Amino acid sequence: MGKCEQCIIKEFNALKSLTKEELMRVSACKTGKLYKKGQVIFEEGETLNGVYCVRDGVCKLSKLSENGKDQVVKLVVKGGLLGKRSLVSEQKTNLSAVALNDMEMCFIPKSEIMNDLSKNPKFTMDVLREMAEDLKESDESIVNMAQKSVKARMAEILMYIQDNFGVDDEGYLSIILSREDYASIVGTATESAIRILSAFKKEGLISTSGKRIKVENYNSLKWIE
Amino acid sequence: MGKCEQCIIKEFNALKSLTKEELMRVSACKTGKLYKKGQVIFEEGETLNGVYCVRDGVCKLSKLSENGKDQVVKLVVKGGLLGKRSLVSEQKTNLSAVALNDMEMCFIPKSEIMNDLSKNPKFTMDVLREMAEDLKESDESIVNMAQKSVKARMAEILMYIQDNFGVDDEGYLSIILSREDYASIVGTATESAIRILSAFKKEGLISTSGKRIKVENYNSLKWIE
DNA sequence: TTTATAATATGATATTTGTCATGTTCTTCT
DNA sequence: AGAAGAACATGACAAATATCATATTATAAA
Repeated sequence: MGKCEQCIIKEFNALKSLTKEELMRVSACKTGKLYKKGQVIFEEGETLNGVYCVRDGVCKLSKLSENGKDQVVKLVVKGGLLGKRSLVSEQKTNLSAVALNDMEMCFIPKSEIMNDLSKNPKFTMDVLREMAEDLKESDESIVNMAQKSVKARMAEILMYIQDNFGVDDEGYLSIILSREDYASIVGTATESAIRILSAFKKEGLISTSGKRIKVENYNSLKWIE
Repeated sequence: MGKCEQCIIKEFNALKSLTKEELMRVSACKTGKLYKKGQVIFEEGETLNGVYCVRDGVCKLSKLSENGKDQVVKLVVKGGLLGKRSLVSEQKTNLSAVALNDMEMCFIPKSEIMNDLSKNPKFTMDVLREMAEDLKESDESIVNMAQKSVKARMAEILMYIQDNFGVDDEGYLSIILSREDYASIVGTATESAIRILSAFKKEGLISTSGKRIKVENYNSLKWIE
């Protein structure tokens, strides 16, 4: 396994603000973990004792609703840091994390990193900044869930994935999700998600190839309401 | 205006972690502000250059949706700190704050407190903890918005207000909101909010006196779906 | 007090979304 | 290759919610 000091992934998250010495210490105690598609990384209610740094792959953070359905709250890709809340709170985690494709992660024990959090203000500020950004995104999500139609939310997530996670060489969204996943991101029934994607396809807004989806008319997606 | 060192309000938020010296400095530069019911404290898109500490009253944090409706994201009462995000980010605020009744607040300029944020790790950690808690609440909100019925959400907000902000001497919720406010918290049309509250009243779950609402059967509210 | 204005209330109806049923098409395993 | 199971698809209907219209009541202003 590589060394944190030289790892380029950390540039995408707060770990970049650790000093070289701190990184070497982290590097010595971190453990590499591999997860297969569909595998649970951690589950709502667990006590996390560290953070995960995503080296490759995508996972969903979700929460079980009282009606028994899972609601996806956030997608995390390469460079993302999972379990930040565990660093500042003794509480159990409120979200579950499940790999959406094969993943490669580094796990850094809380004990090791807590020290840095209290001694390296640059690092702490960076964590704070990330948390603030997450909060902003979550608040936007609340507004979307409350005020937009399922159709508009579906259009939005397609654009979001394209904008934030990119497309492959053929122009298909680089994150591949099941219709069930789309439903649980958008917050609707699986059948409704399927219907809406079918409609988008019929109207030429998207095209598909197997599970892969390509946005064909981004501009029209923007105007769906 | 009182001195921060002696102010009891700060015990409810991260300011409690400032040292006596820091508090004296803050005290010297803070300004007291009064807001009347309905008055705008700040608006989405503004640049905040400080934080507000709520001494008395309640306000709503909301965001304008594309459909023109306001969605309330959070209620803030005595002890709350507004504008935390402005401390860690140069970005404009993503939310508006409006007083729901007469309010008394202290405004602390960013310039003064930024220094503490980088030098006092206890304070920074406390801000971080608050932010983490906000994030957790927002994520829960997403799930509720996405998966629960309007009726269940209305029941929930009534219980939430009772649990978090208490009742007056006659047992009525101590926060008084218009039906329109309820609608924009729950994320529904004003008419729907009115209808649901009427139904709750008819079923004896709540009673009203003018705008005031009393929860009569907390337990049944819990089971609404 | 009267008057104007906003807030609350309720009915009728349209639209959106969920649920159940059923069929088809992919994957995966042997 | 063939069978079994999962994922996808679509129709028919039910339920939830929004919208529009119109009263009624409360509140504030003159």
